[in-house]
Amino acid sequence: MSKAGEETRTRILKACWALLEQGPETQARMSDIARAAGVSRQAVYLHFPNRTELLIATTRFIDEASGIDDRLAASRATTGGPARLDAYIEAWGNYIPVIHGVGSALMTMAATDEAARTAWDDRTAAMRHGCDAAIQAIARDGRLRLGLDPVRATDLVWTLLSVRNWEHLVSDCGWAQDDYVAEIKRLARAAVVANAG
Amino acid sequence: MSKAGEETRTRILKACWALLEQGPETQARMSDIARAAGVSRQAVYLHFPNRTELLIATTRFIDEASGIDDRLAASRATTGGPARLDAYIEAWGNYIPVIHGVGSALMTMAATDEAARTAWDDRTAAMRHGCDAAIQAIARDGRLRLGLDPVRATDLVWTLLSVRNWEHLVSDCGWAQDDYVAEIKRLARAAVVANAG
DNA sequence: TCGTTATCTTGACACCGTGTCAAGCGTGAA
DNA sequence: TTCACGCTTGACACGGTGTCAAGATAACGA
Repeated sequence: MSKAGEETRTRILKACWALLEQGPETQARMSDIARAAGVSRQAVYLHFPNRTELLIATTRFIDEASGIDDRLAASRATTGGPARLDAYIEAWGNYIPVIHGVGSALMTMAATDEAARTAWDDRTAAMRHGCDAAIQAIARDGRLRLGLDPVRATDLVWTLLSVRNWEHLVSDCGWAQDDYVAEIKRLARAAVVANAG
Repeated sequence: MSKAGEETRTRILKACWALLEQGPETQARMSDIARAAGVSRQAVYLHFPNRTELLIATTRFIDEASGIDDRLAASRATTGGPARLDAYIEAWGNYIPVIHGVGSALMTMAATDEAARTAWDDRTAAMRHGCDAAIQAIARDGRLRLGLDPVRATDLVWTLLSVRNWEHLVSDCGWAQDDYVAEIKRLARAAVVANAG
């Protein structure tokens, strides 16, 4: 792809990102995205085979633009199981507002579109691995709640950290982002750490 | 509406319910629902103005068929704040699998349809009132976690009890319904009750 | 018994959003 | 100058929702 072509591609991705960030009120049909990018509707199809793939590409674009992989990896360096759980929650919890728009759109498509479902499942599975790593660290420290299966513990933390819960608390209930992160940390500790407090 | 008309209406509602219960794999377009009800597609439109209203009517139908109002009301009779919270979680948590299908469909529509969004918000708001009542009871007992705002407490319990969290744990993680209820009770207590245990 | 009315069917159609196709246009590089 | 590439323009098919008009059927009352 030439330089011009690459530029158009990123213009489309940025337009898509911007539109989806404005919330569910703002429509993001292919024609809306094209207009926002200052490009014809067909030009979008020259770069992305369909709407689902455009959304997926947008998530990848956002991932790279915000360096989330590094941030999540950094959180894994924290020593001490419970502290590491905190670090992971902070890293991921503060990333949710960034990908929320496109994530929301992808989850909606997932209801009808198989590819969208797979793509979103992959993302949440990756996030789950981070939860699992934190749980393993806690288990190694002997701090896992008595009688709690590690898989169950991962399930719990993974659920607490879901995008939907962020939506509930921040978008619907109007919580400040910091309060959200703090409370999820507290809850996650209460859920899986022995003698949490 | 005559007796025959009423019968057709409930046949449609039951067909809609049955289809949506089969999960997101099974399509539930207007024509699918009509076929399942043994009725023409247009007959559906004679009873319900559009798909959204049909879904809303289906939730009401399920509500009545399963007497959820009574069950929720009964849970309010429990004395003692924390015990009452448990009772409410048990009542609502065990109702989620019943309305999950249609709720899921309604949430999907909510992305594009204003009426669907309003209807679903109303439902969750009603559920929230139950959470609030339980929190009030806990506060009266002086058992609310120190420094926790009652509204925040309601937000938390309401979030924990969301349909999405049930989906996550039961549908996605494969938890047994009883385990789900037990764990949410534990988490809710840890979230809002002082000296929870 | 006949006509009326309510209920449902049949088939056609408009609308919207997605995705496809073909022809043409402009620009920059060989 | 010519060619190739990236984009535009305008048309179209398809599927799902919702609308409309013309009948069929059966119950009900006079």
